[in-house]
Amino acid sequence: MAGQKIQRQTGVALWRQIADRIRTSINHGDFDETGMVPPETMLALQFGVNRHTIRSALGALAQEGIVRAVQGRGTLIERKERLSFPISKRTRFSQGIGDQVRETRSVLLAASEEAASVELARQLKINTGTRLVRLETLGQADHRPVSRATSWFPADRFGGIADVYRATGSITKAFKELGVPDYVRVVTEITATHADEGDLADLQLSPGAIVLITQALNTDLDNVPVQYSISRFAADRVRFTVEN
Amino acid sequence: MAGQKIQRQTGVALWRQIADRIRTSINHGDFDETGMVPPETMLALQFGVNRHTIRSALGALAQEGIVRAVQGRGTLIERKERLSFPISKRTRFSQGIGDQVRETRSVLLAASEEAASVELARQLKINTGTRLVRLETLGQADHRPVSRATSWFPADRFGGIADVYRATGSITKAFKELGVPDYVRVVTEITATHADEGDLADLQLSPGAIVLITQALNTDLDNVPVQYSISRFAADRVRFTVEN
DNA sequence: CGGAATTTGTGCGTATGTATG
DNA sequence: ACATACATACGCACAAATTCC
Repeated sequence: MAGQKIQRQTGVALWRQIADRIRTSINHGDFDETGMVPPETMLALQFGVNRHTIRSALGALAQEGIVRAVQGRGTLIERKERLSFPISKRTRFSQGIGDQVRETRSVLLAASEEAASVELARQLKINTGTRLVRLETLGQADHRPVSRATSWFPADRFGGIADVYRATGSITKAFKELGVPDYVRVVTEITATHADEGDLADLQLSPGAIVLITQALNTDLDNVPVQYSISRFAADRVRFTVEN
Repeated sequence: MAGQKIQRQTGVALWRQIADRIRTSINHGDFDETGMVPPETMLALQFGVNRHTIRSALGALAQEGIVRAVQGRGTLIERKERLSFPISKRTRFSQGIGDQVRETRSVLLAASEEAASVELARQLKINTGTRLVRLETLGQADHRPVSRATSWFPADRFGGIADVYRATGSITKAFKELGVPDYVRVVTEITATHADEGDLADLQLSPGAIVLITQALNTDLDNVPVQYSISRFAADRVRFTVEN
């Protein structure tokens, strides 16, 4: 984190730029030897700002639960982690990261039914206006939110999927109960953007945080689309891995 | 773009948050029918801010060359793009996006030689301390910077790759000249973070902007690692596509 | 062509947020 | 905690350019 310059008058406050950089450094393991952030005076010198500004930045990180300031000792690092998500034909939420955490859970936030928009119809290869079941879910690892997803399923085949999902907490198991023993990921699109209001709430992020977005299509073994989903991951908690 | 809420007092100025959202909407094609951004008064109403604030946001986008305001008429959209990068066994910079832009170019920023670190040795399956050639490159599409990459090659096989790359402007062609007719992408890791100082300069971004990072290993057809690279993409200009 | 409506451009005063010392 | 300087955001008013009837 040597000599990084901070930009003034760009619409992003100095304390936030600095908070973001310190968060990145922590995730990168730059302070692993001591388990602490450098003293405020040293950070102020490094970034070329007043100590007040550093305190604002550390205050924001403390609010996120990433660091904890202790008078007389310093600012301790509370948490750093980045889950690795494999993206492949067999992409599932819990399976790929099962060995990295103690517990994975998926919670149903909302369920509704709607008519397929032009875009959804194109993705799921159905007619516009076809009835779809829409599920809003939250993925957690060790009780910390990792991703929020919106998924659409053709209502004629999967009308009752909300109830089954609520009971099992798993898309894979819900599909099995509804006569789809297996399914495969056909294509995944990955983009990144700033967290929106819903991300801040559901994923417990702070404004300016980054979300990685995947848009994915799953089909059954007969190549018939069964699920289209848009997932939003807290970018500083995950990494995607593509095996070719 | 209906009813998106803007966050106050978060260290990110309202005009910057709004500029980012409008840029996203433009890239998403929300204003394609008219080719124009909605009037300032309407945007002010939608975002719940003063018209001056909207003007600051549009001013920033005008500075980026994305929109152009014309008195009496409105604010015209000058450019919108999000290049789609396929990630597969045959991932190359120019090939996948060739049909989306008029011109792709790759520029050599710097070249040097260094000893393999523990991490690089692990990735390239060589001994720590083995000599490596390191290339810093900048990928451009239609004269706009899209990605910056650092690549490492075993120096014993590819000692002269810097000169060949400078001449051809292509890794693929450089490999061919150096006796590697073909190579494949083994694994790609994808993360996202805030732009650092180098990103701001090379990719012409503003602070708070997002970069998508890929870490990738390429091998020759005998499964011998030939290149390890870390690339940083301007997140609002690209999209990754994984085909399974 | 006239004139109203629409839309961007500009100025000023004020309140609050950010950053320094 | 206090004083200072500048950036951000608001509200109001009016000017200038374009469009449309």
